[in-house]
Amino acid sequence: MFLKKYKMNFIEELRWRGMIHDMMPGTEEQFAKEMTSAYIGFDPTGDSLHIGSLVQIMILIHLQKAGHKPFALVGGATGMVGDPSGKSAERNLLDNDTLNHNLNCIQKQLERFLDFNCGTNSAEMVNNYDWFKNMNFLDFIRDVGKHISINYMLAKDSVKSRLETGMSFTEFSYQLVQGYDFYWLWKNKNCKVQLGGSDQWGNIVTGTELIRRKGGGEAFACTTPLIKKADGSKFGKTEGGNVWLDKTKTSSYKFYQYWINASDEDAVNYIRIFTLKTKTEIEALEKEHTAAPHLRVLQKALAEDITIRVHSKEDFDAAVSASEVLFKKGAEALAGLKSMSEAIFNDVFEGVPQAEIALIEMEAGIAIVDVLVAKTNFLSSNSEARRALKENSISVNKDKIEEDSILTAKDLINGKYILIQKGKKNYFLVKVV
RNA sequence: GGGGGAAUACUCAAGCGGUCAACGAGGACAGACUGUAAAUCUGUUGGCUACGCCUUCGUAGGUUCGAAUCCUGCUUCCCCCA
Repeated sequence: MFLKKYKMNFIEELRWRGMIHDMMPGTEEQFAKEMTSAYIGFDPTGDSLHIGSLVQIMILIHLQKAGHKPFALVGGATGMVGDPSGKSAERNLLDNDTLNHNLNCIQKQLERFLDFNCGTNSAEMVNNYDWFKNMNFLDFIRDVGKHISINYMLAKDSVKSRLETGMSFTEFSYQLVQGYDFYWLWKNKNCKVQLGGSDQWGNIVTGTELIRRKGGGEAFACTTPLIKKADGSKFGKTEGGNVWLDKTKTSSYKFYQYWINASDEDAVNYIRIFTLKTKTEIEALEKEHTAAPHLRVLQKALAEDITIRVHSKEDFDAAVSASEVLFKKGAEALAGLKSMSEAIFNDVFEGVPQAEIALIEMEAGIAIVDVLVAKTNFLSSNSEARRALKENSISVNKDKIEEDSILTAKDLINGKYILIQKGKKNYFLVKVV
């Protein structure tokens, strides 16, 4: 019956996209049987989600599109404890102000991706602090702890791997706290499935176990694989750290650039995971890409789709025009820069680091090394600047420059700017005031 | 409580009295080639007022003409015995 109403099978959908790592027996049948509520928890360790969490967001979107009901849980309580999964050392506890700030920020980001007002399968946002704030310790160890044995808890990888180096009771009990979340949602919200990253498997299973023993019910789990890049490096990291969803932390330009720079091999996987394009659409794109790889159709489609969905159409357009100007060669790029109106220019360079230099100083002339270091802090030491200049990696206004060059007012674009770059991708804008 | 060992740059890891700003590997950055890809090749990877100078080898002292290398105290970590 349910299948007839919604033509898309949730698990099938995730499967061809390569988004399933592990699944409990019966999970697929559960989704096929009826409209099912499922949840994913988000950790408030920072004040923004990053593109790693985007995978989980996509899962919830697919879930809702398939006609099921998504719960996005923010961990106001679990955030106070600290998940030991994948961590080799004890974590520092967040203070309450930071935690609340993070919770608010993350909640706002999540709201953007799901439909909270579409009838029976509207998304819901929950905070586990709500059911933990009045729970007292004795109740917890009597009503929850009694159902799960220490032996069972010790067998979890997240615990086992820490037995040598040590782990506080706080982190040890994390799986019970998260397990109780699942139990609570199962009991009060009829939530039968928990989804999440593969590192969450142990925690999730503690939940289903608790539901079985304490509630005599059945619950299910499905996890996504950890995303890896073809070259083995970490997904979602750049020189400057994490790629965040918040555009004040990662500018739209940089966000767009992250995706456009994906290798062919990675792009094939990413487009399945991070966009909602259909199988047919994706296969067509891949065909096109194979026929003319230098056009990078896949990367472009990927970057466009994600940037628009996470930021906005305007942000995407700005990022594209900035990229077009910045990645054109020599004279052409310079002409492009010169012909730009000030408004567009500012827009293009919004996400590019900048510094100001007084016009009088510029007119007097400044040695390139000083421009790179003392005046702008673009590079961190004179040695580094000299080295870079020797390596022929510094360009001023798209032209390679000599180590002993002196910049003057003549080098200003439209009398106002100088564009410096190190290598192909690192830009810096000097403004004259 | 007793005994033994270890701490070196972003990470791993040489060095055990001068030739050490410190071998090598990985990573990172850059150059060439390309497609703002991958692979490959090459260079760089403490600072400075720069063919010279200064500060670095857990920390504080000491021995010596001279120490990352030897000695002593301290800190941290590991192993063995109780």
